[in-house]
Amino acid sequence: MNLPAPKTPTADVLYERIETMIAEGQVKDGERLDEMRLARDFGVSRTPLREALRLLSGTGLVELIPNRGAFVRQPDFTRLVEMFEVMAEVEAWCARLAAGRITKAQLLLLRKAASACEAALQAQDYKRYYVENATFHTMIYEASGNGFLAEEAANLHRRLKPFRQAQLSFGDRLSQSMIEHREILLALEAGDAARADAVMRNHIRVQGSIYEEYRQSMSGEREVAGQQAS
Amino acid sequence: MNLPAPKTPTADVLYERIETMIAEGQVKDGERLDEMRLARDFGVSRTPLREALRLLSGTGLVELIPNRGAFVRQPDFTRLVEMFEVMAEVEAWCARLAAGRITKAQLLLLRKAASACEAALQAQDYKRYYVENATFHTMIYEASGNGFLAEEAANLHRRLKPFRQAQLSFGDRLSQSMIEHREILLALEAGDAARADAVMRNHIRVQGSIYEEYRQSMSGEREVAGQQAS
DNA sequence: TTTTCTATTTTTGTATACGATATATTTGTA
DNA sequence: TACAAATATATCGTATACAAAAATAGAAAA
Repeated sequence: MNLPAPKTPTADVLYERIETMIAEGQVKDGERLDEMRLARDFGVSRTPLREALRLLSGTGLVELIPNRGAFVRQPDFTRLVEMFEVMAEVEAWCARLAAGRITKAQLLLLRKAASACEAALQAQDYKRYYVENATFHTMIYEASGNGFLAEEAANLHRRLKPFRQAQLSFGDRLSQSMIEHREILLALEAGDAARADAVMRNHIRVQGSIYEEYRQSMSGEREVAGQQAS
Repeated sequence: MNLPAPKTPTADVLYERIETMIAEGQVKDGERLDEMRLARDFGVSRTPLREALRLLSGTGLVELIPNRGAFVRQPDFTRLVEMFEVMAEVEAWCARLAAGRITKAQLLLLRKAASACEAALQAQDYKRYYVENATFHTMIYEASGNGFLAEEAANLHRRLKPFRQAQLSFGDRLSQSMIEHREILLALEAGDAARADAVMRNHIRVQGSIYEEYRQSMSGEREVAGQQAS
């Protein structure tokens, strides 16, 4: 391949590492992220670390208080459900739009992506599955015909990644996921906007509830406050 | 007031200034933003400037290419329409949810905000109008009962700000806007989700088309390519 | 004249250093 | 003993400095 040297910027690497730390609960909610300490641990200087923290503040995972520092904003159950609810609505909208606008060529590629997902699943290659699944969804975002929406949807998808990964190895959710992919594909081929919307909405929503199950299953170690939503 | 020293971080100030530069077309699409040159012009060092550029890359206004620099991503007409279309959908969803969940107390505050908008308009204080209008909309986001959605909506609102401001002094769009605010308020009071959705959707959509008019009116100086969306 | 390789220059990425601000501790007084 | 003020310490924000990568220009060869 023509990958002489990917050269991922340090700040981006740090972004993902800290994101994972927060998602996995290695740092508690409200905890202050010590710049110097983290810089030492990661073996980098404060400069790229600060850039990563600023990036994280953009996605709401940390709060940056001027002259005070960076504080972890660990999403509680309520917030996680809210996040997946938004993702479900956005994906459903994309699917609805795509049903009326998707091209033959895009449909062909989408079918390929769906097959690739199934292949990865049969090979039990979860890492590859995740990539292929992302491709499948991204294609639907793009088929919506609204480039800005597609970007935002992809962004949201990326931000939810750490919270979605936790459920990958959970039950046979994945085989069910495959069936849903096929259903979405059929709805888009038929140009059935309402059906595409409904199936996609359910497809995403379930991810949220599964996550909740998962979290509850691994002992209620860290009790989460659960601020009122309404 | 208790503003001893707001102490806004330099990076955030730079973010807004560059955002404005892009919105006002002071920098052309695809143009490279020279770090050292900008740092000199703004009278700051490269460090906070780089943080601002990273922030801008998060909102899609600039593209950061590793070891190459920051390049302006000037939204074309198509993209602007797409952005307002997404905003309309999001706001409409908020309104729809709010219709079923808004509390008496929130309704009271919303009425106040609407009145404050009208007062600012009558005083021809457009700056104040903008603030009050933002308050009105933010309250509806929060009334949706989904905190994450509210944050995302507020974020989007903020990102669209530079492109919305251009139309402030345009025609008597504002008095029409007031009427729509009242209609939204009525729909929420009545708990009429469908109506709240429809009115809000139109309320935002119009902003997008007005913008387009505005841009077209000020001579087609900078011809915009208009990449195909679908 | 065109092409390719190399050397120079420019610019990005990262580290370090210094000044400013907030927090913690200590001391003095009521 | 409790509370307030002042000092001390730690951390953040910004500037500067250095190293690595890419763009550019020039020279040599086809």
